[in-house]
Amino acid sequence: MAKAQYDREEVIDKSLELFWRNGFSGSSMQQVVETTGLKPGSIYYSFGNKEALFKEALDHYARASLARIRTTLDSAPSVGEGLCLFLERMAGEAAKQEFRSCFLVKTQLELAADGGELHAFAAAKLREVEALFQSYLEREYDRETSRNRAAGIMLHIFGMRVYGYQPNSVDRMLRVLRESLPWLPWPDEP
Amino acid sequence: MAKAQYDREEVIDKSLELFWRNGFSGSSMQQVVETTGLKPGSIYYSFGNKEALFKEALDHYARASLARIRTTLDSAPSVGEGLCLFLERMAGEAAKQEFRSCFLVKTQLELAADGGELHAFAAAKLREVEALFQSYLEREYDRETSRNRAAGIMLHIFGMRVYGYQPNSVDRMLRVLRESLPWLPWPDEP
DNA sequence: CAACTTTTTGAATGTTTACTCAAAACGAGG
DNA sequence: CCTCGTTTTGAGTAAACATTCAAAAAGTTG
Repeated sequence: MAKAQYDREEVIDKSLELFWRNGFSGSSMQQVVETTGLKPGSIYYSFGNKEALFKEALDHYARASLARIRTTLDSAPSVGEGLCLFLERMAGEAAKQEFRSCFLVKTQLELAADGGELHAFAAAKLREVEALFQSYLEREYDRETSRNRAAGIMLHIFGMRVYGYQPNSVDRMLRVLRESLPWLPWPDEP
Repeated sequence: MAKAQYDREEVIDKSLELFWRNGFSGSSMQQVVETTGLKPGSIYYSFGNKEALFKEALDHYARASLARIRTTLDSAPSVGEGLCLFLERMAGEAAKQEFRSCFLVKTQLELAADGGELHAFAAAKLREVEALFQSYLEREYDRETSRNRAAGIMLHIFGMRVYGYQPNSVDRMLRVLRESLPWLPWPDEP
């Protein structure tokens, strides 16, 4: 077989699903073998080791997240309205049963102690997300204001990613968003 | 030996340190044996198993957290000023090198997938913390306002617990706090 | 279709995992 | 000081862990 028989993207997707759910230490390569259907040898042949596969999953996730932010903000009538939509949607998702927080945030917290490469990678990706928010905000505000407000958005995203596990959290989160980010053009309440 | 030879509190403290740093899956009972100095048999004799020991560590941590909140808010001239002090102190800690986030938050995120007893326990403790904030706020605001503002505080705590890993985050976090929680009596900036 | 390189296979590697248990050591009560 | 329930010991267990490898299989190329 001179060409791979499986779809590399699909394997990463399935691994991402597993790692996202159970974390790095909580996932075993045996589980990767089971969920991807590949044999151990194949996985190690094409990905190297557990850490490298995890990193590819992280990268995949980060790319998708950045793309989603861009899509939402680009298709909104204004940056502010796009951000409102994005945050409201996130609050709704965070309360769902199968909600799994953010893969980058989970990795950041899980691997903070060893300070290894994966932790640094996740931190860098989170910084990319923040920079993306800042660049959109700079269309409407000066650099310093944009920087601070991007930080505020990140902090609220982190907060919602954790707070979402509490029951009946959606309404409360939406209220907090309106009160804590008053500079955003929130739609009138029904 | 009719009475235990070691200090139970001390063993839990050392286990807490380990679990806090590395998480549940990331910590091994071998490491517990090494850091506590107890033999495997002794640990299992007095704590049952890994999960039970972890739960005791969680409980220990939660108790200390609640006590710290009470101490800070009771000794402040007003609830609002106490909260400002508490949040500012947390922002400062979150940026320190050896910062390890919040043990309850880490556990909440790590064990969300299996939805087991430990996850429920951590969630319940976080709810206790929120209820404590709410009860203090009710001294100055009505019940509904207090409930929402307590949620806002929790969300900001969660956010800071994650955002703290970014470099140079203290100043930015302090600014976000002032802008996002404008109802608190922040001291004038120098 | 043969020669060659890439990919797959799956059993086997040695290590680490959580946890157990029978026997020994011990302190306290009579 | 002897007896009895409690605690400690640490070697030992079986399962799970990440990873490897020589051999087989399969696509590509001339």
